[in-house]
Amino acid sequence: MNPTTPTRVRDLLATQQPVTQLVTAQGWVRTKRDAKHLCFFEVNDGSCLSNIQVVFENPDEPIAAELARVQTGASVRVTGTLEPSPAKGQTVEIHGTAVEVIGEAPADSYPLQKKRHSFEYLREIAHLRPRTNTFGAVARVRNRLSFAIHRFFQERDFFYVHTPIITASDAEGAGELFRVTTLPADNPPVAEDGSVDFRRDFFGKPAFLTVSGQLNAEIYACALERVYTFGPTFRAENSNTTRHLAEFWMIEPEVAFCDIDGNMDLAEDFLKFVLRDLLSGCAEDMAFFDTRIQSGLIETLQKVVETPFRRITYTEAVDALTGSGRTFEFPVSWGSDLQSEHEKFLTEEIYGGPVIVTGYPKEIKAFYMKLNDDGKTVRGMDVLVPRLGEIIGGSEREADLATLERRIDESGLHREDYWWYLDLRRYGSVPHSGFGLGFERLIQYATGMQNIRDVIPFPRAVKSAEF
RNA sequence: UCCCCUGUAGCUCAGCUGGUAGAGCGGGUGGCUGUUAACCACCAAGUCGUUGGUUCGAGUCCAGCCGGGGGAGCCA
Repeated sequence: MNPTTPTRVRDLLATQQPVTQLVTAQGWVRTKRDAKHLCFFEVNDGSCLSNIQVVFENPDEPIAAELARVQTGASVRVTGTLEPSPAKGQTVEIHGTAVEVIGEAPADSYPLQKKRHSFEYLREIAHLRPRTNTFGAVARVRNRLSFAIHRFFQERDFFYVHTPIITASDAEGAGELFRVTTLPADNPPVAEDGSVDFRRDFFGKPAFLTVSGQLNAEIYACALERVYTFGPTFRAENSNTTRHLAEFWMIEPEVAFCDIDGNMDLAEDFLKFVLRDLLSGCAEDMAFFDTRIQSGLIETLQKVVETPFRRITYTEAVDALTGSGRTFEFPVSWGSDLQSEHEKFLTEEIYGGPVIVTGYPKEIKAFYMKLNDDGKTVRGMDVLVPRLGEIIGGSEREADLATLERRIDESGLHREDYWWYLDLRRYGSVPHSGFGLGFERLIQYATGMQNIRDVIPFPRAVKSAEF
């Protein structure tokens, strides 16, 4: 290691048999402990959870003066010899010969102290929270999962498709939309009937931020066979929960020549692949979540990776719930949607792990889901997990033109809004399936983090868009 | 949008049935030749979210507003 080129902390700590050599590290000071002739401080550079400990022994005057400026939060560059540590807590440490404070962090005003802070407080200082153990770990896990997702699909010959962020089709019914406009909010042009004249807006018609890339992904699936999207998604719902955001990231694979069973296989393989990759690739961070955030997390995920997911129909789910003897706040009956308490009971009490539910009544699911032969249920599927409930929602898509047209009518939608979507069934239609996975919910599940606002760097939610 | 909880030093909180504030941690100073949630001693620090009301007197009771958290619905 070249002393003039800083080495990342992760690599310093990974040094198995440290020879006495000169190294340079740089990062932010996490903690400092002083004695009369000794000074210990720990530096973290985000490359891993652990810090590198630095020791200065009997520093002479210019160094002692600089060490006085080394405080929690300061950025520093330190050079010294990398040596085995005589004390417990670390295998190697830097015996400092030079230290430079690059940027001070005055202790009387720096918001991060060397103690535990509540997540609520850290949310208010989102510009500094990645410098904490938890949020550093979340950031690394998020990165690892992102990469694993791409690797999973790329290794299976899926093509990454970029679906639009701005959409003019407001008609999908997947929730409230954010409007995109260049019209002046205080004095928009008005049409003859008194309504806002969107013909004079940027796109010549109303436009919104996307709530799903699915319909666009279907277009490319019906040409490239296997595609996926991975991008931001927006919902203007006034929902204030620990698992909803106004801006979140969604993964949406779409596969031609694939039925609902293939879809379930894909979803299960997908979750197992990325979780397995995470457990091996972020072992240190995952151990942290296991001990500090959710006890037993690793064991739970290990079991998920090794055990086949339970697959049941909606009808079987209803029977299991009604036959459980448990009384629910919302009564269970065939035809009504499963409530949170029902999903939790299924995953946590009855099956003790992920469950895939299929065959929902058509009335409670979207128009594009393929109608079963019974005429009553559709080939939708939800992957439910303990604690969070629905983590994946998907379906085999209706591939029959006449049936799809009828379902659009029944749903109170307009065929003309879906002319291009219907064309996919008009020309070379194929059975195809796909699903949507909320990325932040996956991170919640994988880390045990309770609040979705703590697994995205800059959360966007109702009345909340700071940073 | 609905329901519940909450807002007191930098942070986390205590403050009972109303009598103008306290702890731990953090910070400062001093001590300690190996610390690692460091330790020991001392010190500083709060117009008790905000507006109004009840009262001789309000952190404590009441109302509105603002902020934070949890649950439900919607969903990913």
